[in-house]
Amino acid sequence: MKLRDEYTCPLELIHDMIKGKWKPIILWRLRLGATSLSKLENDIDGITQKMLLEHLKELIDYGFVDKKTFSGYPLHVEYFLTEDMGNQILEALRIMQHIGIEYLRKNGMENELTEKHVIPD
Amino acid sequence: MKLRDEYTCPLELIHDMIKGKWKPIILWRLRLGATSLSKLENDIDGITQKMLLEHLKELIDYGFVDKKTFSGYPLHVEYFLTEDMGNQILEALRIMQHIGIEYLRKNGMENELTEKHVIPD
DNA sequence: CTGGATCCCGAATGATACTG
DNA sequence: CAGTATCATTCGGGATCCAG
Repeated sequence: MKLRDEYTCPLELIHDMIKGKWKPIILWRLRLGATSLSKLENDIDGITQKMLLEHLKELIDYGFVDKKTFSGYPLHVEYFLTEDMGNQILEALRIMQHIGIEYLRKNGMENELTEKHVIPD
Repeated sequence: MKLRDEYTCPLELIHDMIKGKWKPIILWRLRLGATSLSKLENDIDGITQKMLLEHLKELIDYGFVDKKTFSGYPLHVEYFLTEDMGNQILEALRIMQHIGIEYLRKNGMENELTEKHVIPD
């Protein structure tokens, strides 16, 4: 998931930073608070540890996510959204979530909606 | 750019609908008003007519964009954002644009910013 | 030993060039 | 413009390595 050398506008840059099969859902899950790699792996259906690590690494590089390593036993690492970029991008994702829910409603797919889709205030 | 059969949450669905190298910038350009294929091709740096058509077709299928054909001479077609989904997704893109501009500022790349990047009120 | 992180490689998908 | 070929990128499996 390399960034381009040149972008026509900043919007494209950010879009590239959060694109990929798993990035949006990782960020979305992270809105609920800091958590460990293994918890993320459990919460995000279908993802493998490897994909998770790859995408987390990029999100960290770009500044949306940060991690804290607790030394001791057992080894523990926590991933969380950054104050600035992390929380800002959440706003954009919230809008997308909203559009998505409306879209499913209009197309008679409300049944696809479960509790885990609901936007918390 | 196929959609998946299943999504964990609506957000992912929408993200998939606007992913692709050219879709964000097409929507972004369309915020300025309805326009023709050739004008879009001119305004969007580096895009080919083929890519433009392919991506516009998808955006129309999903409901972000619509087109109106004016019969008569010369034949004229206009593409524009839909009232509902088109304008809603713009809000998300505006946030990304905002984050992108800040990002470039912080990293001393203000020079990358030209007038065409500015967000109109 | 456990949880976290990286590497290699084939398969699938996207972007672009080329052609009629 | 549509169809196809080609090239680049991403996805995902599995082995492997590192650190407490």
